[in-house]
Amino acid sequence: VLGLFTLLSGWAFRFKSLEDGRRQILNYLLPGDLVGLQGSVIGEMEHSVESLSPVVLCVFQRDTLPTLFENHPGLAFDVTWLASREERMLDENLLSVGRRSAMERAAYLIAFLYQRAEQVGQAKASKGLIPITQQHVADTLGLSIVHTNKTLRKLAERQLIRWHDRACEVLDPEALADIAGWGGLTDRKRPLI
Amino acid sequence: VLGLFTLLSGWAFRFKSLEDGRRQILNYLLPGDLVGLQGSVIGEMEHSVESLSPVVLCVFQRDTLPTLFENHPGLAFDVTWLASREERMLDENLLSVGRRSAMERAAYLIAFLYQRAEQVGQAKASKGLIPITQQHVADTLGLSIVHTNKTLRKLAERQLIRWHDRACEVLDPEALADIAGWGGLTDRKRPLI
DNA sequence: CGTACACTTGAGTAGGATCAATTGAAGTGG
DNA sequence: CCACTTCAATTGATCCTACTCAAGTGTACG
Repeated sequence: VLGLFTLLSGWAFRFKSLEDGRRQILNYLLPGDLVGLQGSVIGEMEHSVESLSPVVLCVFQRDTLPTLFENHPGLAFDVTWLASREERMLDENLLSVGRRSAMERAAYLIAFLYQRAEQVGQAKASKGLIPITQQHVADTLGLSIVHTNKTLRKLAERQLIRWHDRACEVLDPEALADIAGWGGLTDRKRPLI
Repeated sequence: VLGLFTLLSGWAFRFKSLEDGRRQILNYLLPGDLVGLQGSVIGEMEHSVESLSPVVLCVFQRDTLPTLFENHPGLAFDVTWLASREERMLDENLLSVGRRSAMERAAYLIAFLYQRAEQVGQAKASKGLIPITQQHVADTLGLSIVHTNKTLRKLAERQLIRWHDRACEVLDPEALADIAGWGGLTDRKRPLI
């Protein structure tokens, strides 16, 4: 059981695997996101976390959480706010994997990550590049690598993205969100922990 | 923006839909579960809720939440605990939809709902029946109704379930969990709100 | 009775999986 | 500096899981 962190800079993701190795990426973590809340609240972590780029963390004390709720109700509320926001992102992701076509899913994922990176100002830091491999995309969308590659290729042919080594350059985020039939992120304000 | 509830009895579910009507069920709500946390924390509900059976709710006051965090840190912690547990269930669901086969998914869903019903003692109340239609199963698993029906039929032929009108009788929960390669629910203790 | 809705079942199709092989960039060790 | 491995991306061919279309059964209800 690891502790509770805040991600200060860099990219990471949460995932779960089946016995035979099939992997599902659950969500991505960007600066400002909380990591390991489950572990701290439930006492057991049922997923794994991996980073996509060099990462800086802010580590909370092990037993901080109950204390935090006692002494800093405002902060405790913010923690819950962040957890709630993460759940909404999971919701949208589940909708995507369950009901969108391969093309829609890919477009949604990239548009989504682009908007998130933009929100946290990471866009400049990474020059508009999303630091993931096609294997990550496949494991996020619930598709095979081969089909993922063919789908991304089509997006590239339409000049919506350009694929680099281990990174995706987003050329037309609006068109992508459009393909996915996705309204975009809503929240502007958020607590800074 | 609806308020915050606790489900006292009955079954319900959360879902999201795409413009053209494609629907994805996100998770199921059983007695003891919190409904509408997103709405209360974020101020905006991005999903819908529907009930599967007559339901009894315990309604919280509209602006209770910040107050709750101020004055009842223990309860606030429990709310966060419940939210965190819901997220773990979403995680497993996403793994299912993304990476399990139709048969595995169906087996997982039924074994999961059975265990949850058992945990809250709902099992007796509904006589071991899960009150859902095959359409619900399809929308949970991200499959078509036709294929869902054929898959459930196979489970029935194997004597693992029996399908009734708008309800599923679970005959062999262990075998189902086994097919899905699922370890089962872990938590025994939980806060009662 | 007629309509509506849940569940079934068969036939044909298609989106995505699997298999197999190639290219290219990036290390790594001799 | 150059063979050698490794891993990401790519592409073609074939297969199969799950989708769509289309009917039909059974039960509940007005």
